[in-house]
Amino acid sequence: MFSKRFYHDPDTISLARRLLGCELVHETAEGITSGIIVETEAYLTDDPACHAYKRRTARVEAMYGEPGTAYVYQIYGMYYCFNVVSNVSGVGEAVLIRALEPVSGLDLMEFRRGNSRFSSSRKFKEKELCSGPGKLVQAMGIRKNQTFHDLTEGPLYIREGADRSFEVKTSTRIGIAEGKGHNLPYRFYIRGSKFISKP
DNA sequence: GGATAGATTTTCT
DNA sequence: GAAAATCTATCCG
Repeated sequence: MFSKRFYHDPDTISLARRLLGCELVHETAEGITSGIIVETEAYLTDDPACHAYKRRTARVEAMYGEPGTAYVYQIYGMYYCFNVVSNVSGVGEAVLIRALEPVSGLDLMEFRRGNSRFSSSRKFKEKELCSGPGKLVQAMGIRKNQTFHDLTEGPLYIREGADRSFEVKTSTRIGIAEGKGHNLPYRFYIRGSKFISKP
């Protein structure tokens, strides 16, 4: 798995791009799940959409921690988003992991997703397991109390992916309101991947 | 197949 | 009291 060196980068956008193609792994009592990161978004400290924009509150304290720390927060009352804290300690920046290409533990992912309070019993197709920030947190079994987890240690960590031969595409971020930096080119994804959340 | 409404709760003003 | 880095079911064509 990656050590501190990988995350220690004063440029959050650079980390957001380098995370593409890497494998996010979670080892739990239920089993191991993992997936290739195919979509990320950068949140910078001078960016109105960033939770740590001009205000250091209790919720975002993890974003000010060491790079390589996990930041998990609840959104819209019922879903969670997983972020990798970036930059250096004391600067509130992070990379949101928006989509994965499932690699291991597909059955467990489907079980976790199917057990969602709002899901019916229908089977999920492979691309529906992790194609969105809320979905991948559910499929990977990541919980809010894993905020502050150090990603250079198990059971939740990131390692080098097998395939490095892909092209990175850039776009504006998803779900950002007008006037809150919605037009900033801070979303990155693997070209041609069918596992991203949106084209 | 695309558009839309509704769910639900923590956090901060 | 409103907003929030979303997802799913349901409606309509």
